[in-house]
Amino acid sequence: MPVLNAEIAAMFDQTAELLEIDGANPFRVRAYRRAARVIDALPQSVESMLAAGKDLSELPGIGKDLAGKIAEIVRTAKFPLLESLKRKLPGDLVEIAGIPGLGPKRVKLLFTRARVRTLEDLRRAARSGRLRRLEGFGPKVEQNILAALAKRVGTEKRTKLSVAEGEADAFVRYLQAGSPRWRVVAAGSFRRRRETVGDLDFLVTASNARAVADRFVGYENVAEVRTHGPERATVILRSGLQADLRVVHDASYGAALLYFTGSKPHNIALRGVANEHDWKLNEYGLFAGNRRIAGATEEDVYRKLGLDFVPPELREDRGEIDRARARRLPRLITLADIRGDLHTHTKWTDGNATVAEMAGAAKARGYEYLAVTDHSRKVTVAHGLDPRQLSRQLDEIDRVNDKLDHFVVLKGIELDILPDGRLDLPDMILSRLDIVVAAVHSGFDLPREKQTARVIRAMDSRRVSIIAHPTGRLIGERDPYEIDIERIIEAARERGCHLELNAQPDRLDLNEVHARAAKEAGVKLAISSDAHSTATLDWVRFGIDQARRGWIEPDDVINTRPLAALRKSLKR
DNA sequence: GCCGTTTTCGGCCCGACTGTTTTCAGTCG
Repeated sequence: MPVLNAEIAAMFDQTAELLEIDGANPFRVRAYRRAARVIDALPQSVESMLAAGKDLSELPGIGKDLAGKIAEIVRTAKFPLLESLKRKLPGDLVEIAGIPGLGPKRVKLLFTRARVRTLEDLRRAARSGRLRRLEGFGPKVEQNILAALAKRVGTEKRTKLSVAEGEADAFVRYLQAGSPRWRVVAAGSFRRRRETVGDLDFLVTASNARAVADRFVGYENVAEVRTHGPERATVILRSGLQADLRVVHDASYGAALLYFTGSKPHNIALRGVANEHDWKLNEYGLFAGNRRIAGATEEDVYRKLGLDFVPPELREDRGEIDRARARRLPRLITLADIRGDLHTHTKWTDGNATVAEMAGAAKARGYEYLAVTDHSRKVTVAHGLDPRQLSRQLDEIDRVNDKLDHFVVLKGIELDILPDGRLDLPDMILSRLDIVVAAVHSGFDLPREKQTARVIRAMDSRRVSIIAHPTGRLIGERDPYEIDIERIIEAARERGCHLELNAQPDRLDLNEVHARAAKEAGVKLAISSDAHSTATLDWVRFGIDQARRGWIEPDDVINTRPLAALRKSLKR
């Protein structure tokens, strides 16, 4: 079994946690965390990089030592440092450190002075009232621990962006109603448009900070107030989502927005740039000594630091700072660049609108074309079409097109890829289509090698234009199936096949890292809604968010092209 | 443990809030 990047990243993260509890040099801890992050965001597996003779120490944050350790992990699937740390600090200490209010210092104390190893040990110790006598502990901390254990909080639970959006918009409206003079914005990973968010972060500018904080904790959907200061507060909403507030003055708006949008690694890197100039960057501004030299807008801060403005979606410390310095940031795709949708369903299978209705809605969005791609026969739960039914649908599409000006409905299918890689419909009918979107809908548990070969075999057919949702994941519900996405990208490049970035907020597949890998390999993407109704054509905007996070530019995407050019790129 | 247009040694982001203290450490974002 190959060692996956995510596994190495997890080992390094765990090592960082345990080193921290052990009291190691905090910068050594940070080095492991940074390396974990870098490896996790890599567009290629370290295994194949090593096989290609690449020097891993050229990666940012990875030096000679870590490069050697990674090579050893790939070779042996073992990491001796982590194993010895686990022997020294056994049990659930990493989980315990995840409990709010418990950090490395207190966990170490729990371990050495209260002999706490497992969550159960901790529960017993807290119940017995022993913990409050530990140095730095008290009745309040003890009580918080028991409450957290009872609710099992501390286990990371992330919320899909589409769900968080409803909560965030409502909260912003509520806060804004406090005063028209306040400037209210949702920042954090929500503003960076991550596919999931861990919490919501709100920034408000106001002259009277306390009034904002008081209004914040008074929101009707607040279930619990965690902290409540004059310019900062944290609450838990009834949905379980955590919400954080920061309040600053107008002069600090840009610096505070930067700070509160993150990501944390991006901010740390920015502060490092400030340090190079002997300046200091914090949430109140950029300072030379006591003098604020920027801070009212994000643009001011970036400019002063000698950087181009970095769009929030790129702020992950994945190379954007260097590119901003060199004035070579990508010109990211926007929703306005999209000229049509290449994956949609109608009443013919499991959609709930007619071909004409879908076409009308797409045209109303300003699109030039829409591909109708209903399911093929193998997908029986969706009433997939057989050749005869598909043929009748094509006739209907002709009739709809006859009535449309300056808009074309493309004839397509979401063609099922059978477990052995054959296609679900014969070439005879496929030859009558403008576009074939091929997808896996069953046999998710095939071994990696077979699954990869299956999809590549499907791409061997020149009829196949696009591979839909290439990893099959459903965010938070179903893991991607085992597939070697690197080889899929390579095979797509060789064959002139395209890959989908499915924009359903539950899918977002390809994800941002794979999308960037495809771009770098020269494989074009289709950003498609997979809409089953006219309203969900709107989902394409979540695909745009994900694409932007993957550094995708308009030229990387086939459905930014006018119809004639699109048709050309669909020919293989 | 990483890194370098002053550096291969000596730095490594910065501030608010809480609960514990009696001036501050720990935690968090």
